[in-house]
Amino acid sequence: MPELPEVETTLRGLAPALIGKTVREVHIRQPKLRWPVPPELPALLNGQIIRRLHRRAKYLLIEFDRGTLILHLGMSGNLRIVSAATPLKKHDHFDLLLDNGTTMRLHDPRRFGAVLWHTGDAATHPLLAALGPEPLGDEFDGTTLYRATRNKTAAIKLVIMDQRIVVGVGNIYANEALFRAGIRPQLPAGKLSRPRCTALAGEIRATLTAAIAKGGSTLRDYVSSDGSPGYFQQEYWVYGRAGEACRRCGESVRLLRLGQRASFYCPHCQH
DNA sequence: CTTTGCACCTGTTGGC
DNA sequence: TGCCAACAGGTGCAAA
Repeated sequence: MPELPEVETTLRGLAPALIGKTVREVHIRQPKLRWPVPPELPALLNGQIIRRLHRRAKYLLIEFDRGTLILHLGMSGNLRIVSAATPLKKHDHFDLLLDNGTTMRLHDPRRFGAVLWHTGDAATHPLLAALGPEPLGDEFDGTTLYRATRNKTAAIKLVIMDQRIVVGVGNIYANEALFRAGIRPQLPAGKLSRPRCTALAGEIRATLTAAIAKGGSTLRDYVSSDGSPGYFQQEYWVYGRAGEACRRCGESVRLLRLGQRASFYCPHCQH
């Protein structure tokens, strides 16, 4: 479920509920996530104060004095703040109990998510060290994208989803940004002109920013005992609309498969 | 080194 | 209604 905007929304929802709180208990109900949840987490975290929260790509980083808890929501995960009395649901794998009686609860049916620990600077963790620039940061722009795509024959959609080129662009927003930039997903990356790279980098940024803004508007419901934590349904230009009329020109939206992922485009609006 | 496809899971959907 | 295959928004890693 979570693409970068959902992770960012989760971060913003969690931060005020977590920062400054002391961990009272840690419950690992299902240690078999993408990687084993470190069994020493309770000993490491009990009594520790949550200092700061960060996001790097789609990783959520919860910083303590002695290290960083690294969380990933995978394909189906979510994190919610619930009261201590909230009954457990199936796939509630991990709880962080706080000193004010609330709990941060990880729910992840498919278990592609992760709960890891790293001592010291989180940026040095093997999973984070090789990541490319943040799409919303200053280091990603048309020039970056232009340089990164030279001599690449791979489809542009695969390239913008490559975490070494730019992080956090998942399947939905890759499709949407390419539509908005007027670029077909299967176009060999190396064939993109510099102006088209500039346009695409801008649309990646704009698409993600707009989705975060949408998510932010539902944040007031974030800390609740039931219901979905502010996941937002928005209208897509092409994603999931194979065979339907293009919202811009009416042409039938096409579906193709790139790197085993469904890819959508309008043959009239994208070239 | 780069590029490709698999693997990890459960839940939902659509065709027969 | 039941059954089964296909697919799902992520992404690291082994294999080529």
